[in-house]
Amino acid sequence: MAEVITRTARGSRADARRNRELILGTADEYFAEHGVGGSLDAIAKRAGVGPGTLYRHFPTRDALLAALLSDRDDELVARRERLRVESADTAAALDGWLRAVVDWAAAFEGLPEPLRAATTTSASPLATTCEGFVTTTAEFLTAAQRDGLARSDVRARDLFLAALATSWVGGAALADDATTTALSSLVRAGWATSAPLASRAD
Amino acid sequence: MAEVITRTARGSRADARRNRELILGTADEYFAEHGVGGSLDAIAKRAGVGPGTLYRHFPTRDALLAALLSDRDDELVARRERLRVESADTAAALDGWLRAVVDWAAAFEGLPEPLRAATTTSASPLATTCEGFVTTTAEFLTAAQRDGLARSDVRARDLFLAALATSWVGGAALADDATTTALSSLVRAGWATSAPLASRAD
Amino acid sequence: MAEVITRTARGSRADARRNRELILGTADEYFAEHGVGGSLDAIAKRAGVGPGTLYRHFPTRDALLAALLSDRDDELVARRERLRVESADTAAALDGWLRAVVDWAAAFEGLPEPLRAATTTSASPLATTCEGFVTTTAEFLTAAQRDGLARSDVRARDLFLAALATSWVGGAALADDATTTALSSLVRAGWATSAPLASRAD
Amino acid sequence: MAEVITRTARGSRADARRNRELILGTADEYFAEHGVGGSLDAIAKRAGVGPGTLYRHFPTRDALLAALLSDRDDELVARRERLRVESADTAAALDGWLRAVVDWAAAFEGLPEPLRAATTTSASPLATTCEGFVTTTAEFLTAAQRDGLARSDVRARDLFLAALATSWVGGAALADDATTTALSSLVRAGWATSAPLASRAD
DNA sequence: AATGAATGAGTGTTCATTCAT
DNA sequence: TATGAATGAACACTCATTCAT
Repeated sequence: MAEVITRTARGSRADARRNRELILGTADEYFAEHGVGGSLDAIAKRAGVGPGTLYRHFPTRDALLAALLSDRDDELVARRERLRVESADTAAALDGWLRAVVDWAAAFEGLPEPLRAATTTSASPLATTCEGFVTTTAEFLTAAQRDGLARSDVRARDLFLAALATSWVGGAALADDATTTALSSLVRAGWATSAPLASRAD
Repeated sequence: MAEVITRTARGSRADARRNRELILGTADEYFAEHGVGGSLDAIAKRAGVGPGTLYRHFPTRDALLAALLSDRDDELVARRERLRVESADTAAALDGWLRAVVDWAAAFEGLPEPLRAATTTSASPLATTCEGFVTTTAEFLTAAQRDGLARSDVRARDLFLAALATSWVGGAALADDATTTALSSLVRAGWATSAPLASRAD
Repeated sequence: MAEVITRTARGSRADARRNRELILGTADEYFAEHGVGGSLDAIAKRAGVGPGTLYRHFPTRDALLAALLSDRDDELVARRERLRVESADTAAALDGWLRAVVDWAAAFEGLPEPLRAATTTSASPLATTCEGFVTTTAEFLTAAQRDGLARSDVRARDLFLAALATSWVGGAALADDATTTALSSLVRAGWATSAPLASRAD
Repeated sequence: MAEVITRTARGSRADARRNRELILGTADEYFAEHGVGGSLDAIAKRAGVGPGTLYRHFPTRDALLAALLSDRDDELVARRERLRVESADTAAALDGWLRAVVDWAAAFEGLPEPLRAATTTSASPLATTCEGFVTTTAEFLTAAQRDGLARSDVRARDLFLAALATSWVGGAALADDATTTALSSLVRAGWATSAPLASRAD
């Protein structure tokens, strides 16, 4: 009989995990279609679960968002590693990383907004996510600064926010790629020293 | 008799104008408290007019916002003129102008968002407002470029959007002035050439 | 000076009449597009007059409707006369008249409703209009009854209402002409005696 | 254990069903007072539920109406059965049925209108209701036609619409029973053949 | 006589969140 | 642990009607 209970418990847990994944998958789809402001009820309905279930797994919209983004972390970690080994220099690496952040924050329409809020006020599940990004940015930035390729008075947090802001400017219609690119370049020109140009001339 | 007619005409309009000003004042207050997403009905109620009256004057949230901002235009025009005559050089003028835009867009929480949308899609009363700003930015930028103080591949529209984005990063709590300042400096470093430093040395 | 005043007065009256016609023409157009439930404000706006002006001329939607219909009376009177002289017999005349009423009530979407209300409750400017129609119907009916072509227990008012109801069934989409025709025939079979069939056999 | 589950299931549903019945009862009352155009919000308020609850159960005014009418279906089915066995002949049965439809459609002021719309355009929960009625009408009509008591060129759909129209003529004030009766008789005379008169003479 | 600004109750609908089952 | 019914405040927007000018 204990076995039965255990089996049931295990079953329940599997069910819960299955539901979690189900919700996550549906939310990914739904947010991609309707932006991060989409109705949570609608997500629950599409996933075939009750709103209460969604709420139990993700008590907050931000919590759901954070879980969603953490699933995409793998890609970003891979990209980070690639940048580390493949970049021509540490400036190129930092630049590549910031552009990756811009793309990442453009995953869903309206995503930059909660990310900014989390970075600023830090009372959200997304704060942890953002912190990780700032840390990585700091690593790239420090390396570039050590090589004299980045100005020393630039802070990692500001660069992260600049990337977020660049993504925000793109807005819903990412059609205007030119603007996004232009801003990314502007930001790069903002943190880079003139030194590398000289060294490139060599 | 002409006077009578005038008086009558003025009278009729005075009533409407009084209401218009009343609504505008209330909206200013309300948006300052609740951000640009605040309830229009609530504004009407607080102003002591029916929702229809508000709607008659400002058929759209954006229309109300545009009217609100146009009231502030005067300050900005004044600032522009001051920058033209008082700035050390055209680079300082452009920098000052962009910082003015950043402040201006921070008037209400959430204001950067509709401004960005208007800049991008141009089907809103705010679009005109934004266009005016882009034009002024272009004037400052062109002057700086002529003096070799700004990179030639930078566009006015992107600088305006960068200012908007800087304001957006500040978010509701403008408490974090440091971040805003840092981003403004980053943007300046982004468009400025190194030349001026050299020329300054002259 | 008296002359001036008179001229002014005359001018005013001409203005008023012109406005009346203007409103009437616009309302005809607008009701044709949006049905009789269309916005009176919209009509005033399209006519280029204030809502107060419309209201002064036509204090009620029904008053406007009645004026509109009275303009169409001429057509109907003409049709009535034609029916009187051209019909094969008094039964054909009555039938023709009722079908004319059906068409007339289909002038605007939703028109049958206020007509029915006016016929029933008689406290509307449309009541007079309807009474005229009932009277004409009575004339045709009496003639047909005298010739033994219409059942004697049928009342003119009921025939008028039946015509209205037939028009109502057609509703907005008069596409379903078949239904309207079928109902008209049903009604005819309802009031006609079998006698005419016999006489036709001759 | 099955009992427990059942009880739970029933319990959960009982709550919803109780509300459903509550809303239905209130709507019945309210529509009887104010006609089918009455405010849905007001119904929710009077029922003591939130507007969302009403909306959950009945997403459309027509859906609510359909549910309301389906509750009355039972009476009508009973009446149909009685007509089948008790009528003197198939003509009397058809006549009785059509009068029953007239009464049924007079349940609320303004009800004939959505019914007609549903019959014509068929994109509403009421369409199903109407279809059922047309089908029953067809059964009675076919029987009468087989007995030579109804004209063969009459269609069931038109008879149903004629009944609706008769009900519509009655309008809000069912006071004018005479008119309703007169129209019902007119319609009957419209579809009935003269044959029965002959057979009656036997 | 005309204007048009003002009114304000009223509409259907949405949705994050709670909680009884 | 899951369900999904219930909540109810909130939203933008309309329009017949009045009335000061």
